[in-house]
Amino acid sequence: MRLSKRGEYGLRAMIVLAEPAEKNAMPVVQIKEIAEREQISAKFLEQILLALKNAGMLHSKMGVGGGYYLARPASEITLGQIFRVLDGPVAPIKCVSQMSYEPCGCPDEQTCGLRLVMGDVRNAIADILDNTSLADVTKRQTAVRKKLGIKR
Amino acid sequence: MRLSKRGEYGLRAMIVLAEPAEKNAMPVVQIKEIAEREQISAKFLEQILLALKNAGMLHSKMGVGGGYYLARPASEITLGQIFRVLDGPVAPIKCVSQMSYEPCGCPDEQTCGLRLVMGDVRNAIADILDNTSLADVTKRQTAVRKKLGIKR
DNA sequence: CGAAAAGACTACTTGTACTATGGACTTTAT
DNA sequence: ATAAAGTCCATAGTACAAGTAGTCTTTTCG
Repeated sequence: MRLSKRGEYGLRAMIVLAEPAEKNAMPVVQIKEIAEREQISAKFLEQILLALKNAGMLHSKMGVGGGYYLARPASEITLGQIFRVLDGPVAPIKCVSQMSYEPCGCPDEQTCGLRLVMGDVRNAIADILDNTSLADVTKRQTAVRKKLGIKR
Repeated sequence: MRLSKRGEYGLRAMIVLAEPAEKNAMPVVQIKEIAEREQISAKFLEQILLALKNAGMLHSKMGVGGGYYLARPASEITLGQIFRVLDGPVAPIKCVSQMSYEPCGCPDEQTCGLRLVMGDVRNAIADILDNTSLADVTKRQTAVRKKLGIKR
């Protein structure tokens, strides 16, 4: 039940990109900067950001002083959306996926015990991911920082 | 966020093995029977059951009339236990795993937004899997069957 | 006893997905 | 014009998943 590196790095990068928006800072951030801050290979990260861009969640600016920025306000981008672009369906098995259902091959889907439980799991995960926006994450981060007395 | 085939088949098989216990039937079931019922390669299933046996969740009987049976009552075996044997930690990223923690490499673990959210996800999943026993699953299955008016 | 049925164990194969890396090209600010 | 940035495409290496094969051991029963 693992999140891929691709998904992990993508989510991390999106969270970083959500921060300047909060501070009313210049929203454009370069790949290189994100890569350094999060310890990610810049080349690999590039592919990931590109995928997110093609999915319409990021915009970019080319040339000197260019970089990436969120296509919509941080409060309107959920972790679930990002996750699905990079890692595919949230559901542990295909037959309980809401967004991209496929039969799983069990003898009787209606009464399959595993399916019933995995349906619960998929709902639990989706509940969290689809109801947490990037803005929620940065808010939570700063709350923790304040509590610990860290400035930054 | 996918369950492996290994995990899927293993959970399916354990659910099958939990059924005769419920009906006070002879508890020993052969690989071949499970494989046919659930449409799984018998050879592959064999490996999986072996792993579960070595983990102490199954016992087996060799020779003619042999097969597998649960090592403990179905009410005392949780899906979480089975899952961990076959697919490893429940947590989406290592740094939020309770059972087998490892640092993930983010700059500051305490204030990492991704980590906070993934911690919630891991807890949601673990809550379900660790609080659902095989007996719970078979109970739920028969409840659905009754509701739908299926005998079997 | 010995043959057949069952599990135990080990090794190998095959495919595919993850995790990158490299290089050529395009756009833009100065 | 040049350098800094993103874009796009190809490919390599690795690891792991999923499945196959074969041999050995134990047990029952005729």
